[in-house]
Amino acid sequence: MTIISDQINRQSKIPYYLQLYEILRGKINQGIWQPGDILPTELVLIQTYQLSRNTVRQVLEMLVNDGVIYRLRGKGTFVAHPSLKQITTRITSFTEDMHQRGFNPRTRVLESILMPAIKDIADQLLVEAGEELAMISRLRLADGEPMSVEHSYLIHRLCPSILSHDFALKSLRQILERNYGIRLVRARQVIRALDASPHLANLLKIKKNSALLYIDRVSFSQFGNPVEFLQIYYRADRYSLYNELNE
Amino acid sequence: MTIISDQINRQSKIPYYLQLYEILRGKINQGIWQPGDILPTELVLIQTYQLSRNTVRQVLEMLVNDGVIYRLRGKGTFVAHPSLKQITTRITSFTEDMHQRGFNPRTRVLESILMPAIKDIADQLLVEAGEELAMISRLRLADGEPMSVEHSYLIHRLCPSILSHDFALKSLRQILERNYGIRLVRARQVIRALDASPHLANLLKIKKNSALLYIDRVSFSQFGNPVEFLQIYYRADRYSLYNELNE
DNA sequence: TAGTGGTCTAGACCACAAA
DNA sequence: TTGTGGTCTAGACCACTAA
Repeated sequence: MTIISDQINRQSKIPYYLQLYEILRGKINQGIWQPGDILPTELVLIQTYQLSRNTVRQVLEMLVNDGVIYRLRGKGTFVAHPSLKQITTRITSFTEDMHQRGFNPRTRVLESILMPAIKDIADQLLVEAGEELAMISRLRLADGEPMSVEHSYLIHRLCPSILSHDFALKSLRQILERNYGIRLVRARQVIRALDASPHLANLLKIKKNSALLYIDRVSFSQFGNPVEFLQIYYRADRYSLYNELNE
Repeated sequence: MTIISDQINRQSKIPYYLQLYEILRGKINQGIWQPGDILPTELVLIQTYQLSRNTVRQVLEMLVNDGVIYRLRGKGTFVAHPSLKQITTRITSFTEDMHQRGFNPRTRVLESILMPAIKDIADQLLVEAGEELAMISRLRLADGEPMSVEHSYLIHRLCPSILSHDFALKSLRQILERNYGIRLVRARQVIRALDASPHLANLLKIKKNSALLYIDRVSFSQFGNPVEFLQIYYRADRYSLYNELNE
């Protein structure tokens, strides 16, 4: 648990607005302020933290841009509800994703083995071909029906003996964070369409050669290094991505 | 061609900062300021448009958030180069998209007709079923090979006699902006995988039933109302989407 | 009418880059 | 040293909401 002082440190070299941002953001992240809750008014924030209105407004503006609060003239400032818009730009677990989509998620582990990295995957993870990888293959179910097949490739050196965990119960992200101190904070992904191989079609209970939505993703830790290469094969009839565009 | 005055209208009800935003954004969109070009300094903008520093800074801050400019302390403010990261969150024309991907784009118009809206499309465009739509079907080529098929449905009432234009030469967005004063500033899209119908497979020169990446998109004008419903069928072997995720 | 957020101004001091 | 953008303040007036 990160402890953040609840006042502005006037000695610090960190600008006031960043300090206030961390304070307010912390209260929202930690759930002290829940979605729908009303925030203190500008005037109260000004008095509480002894800052000018412009500085307070600068911070609130940042939080609006983050999408974590919204403001209504004459009414007040409120904690936003996590929105659909974030779906394709935030790293979400399968479980969270399915809950947002109104499905009941379940996982069956198909395989979990150690293997040497083939060149393609080694390149994505910035390691030498042949480096030892932990590979976990999972069938993902939504409301009992197959939704996707996932292949995870982890650099085993960074998370030794990770295969001893039960991936049907705990999410890979949780295990990495709690047992190895690795947080996946950034990722790059590519989205394609693919024809299902007979093997995948069989697992997903669809006709072979029918279309799949395919995503491959490289995830990076808080230290900036690649940790996981993930391939996801989604049933095209059950899964789609939504996003919003701007000028 | 939309004419934007190059000064602030003090009589207008539109806030000064939005007027200045439109002015600066216009110069960048129209290519008057090119990527890498240096913008006028804050002081010059203050004098040119007779605004306070805070107001000018508010606008520059918006443009930074849009990713269209970047600022370096002590050096100046510059027009940003379009980045890969923006690909899936910015509305781009086919032409621009292909240039970014290193292809030479071409377009063949397959069909352009007036038709009544069927219910599905009417719902997306927030009009009554039966409302007259202009439908334009185009085959998109990249380096001479088929890349995608696009079906555009426009609310004809908003852009009467639009079908008299040549869509192989000018982009739909340009025509809407220059001839009807409609700018597409926001869009919602859904990304799926689909099996190619025999007709689409034939147009795209692929085997029937092979996978397509499919996008449907509703675009909104600067007034907030839906204008276009677009369906794009991409060849899966030639097209993929890239994006970045955060915690 | 009182309280909220939205827009706008004038001015100050600071940190960084380049000459 | 000059000019750039970064941070911060104090105060003004306006528009919208709710009582």
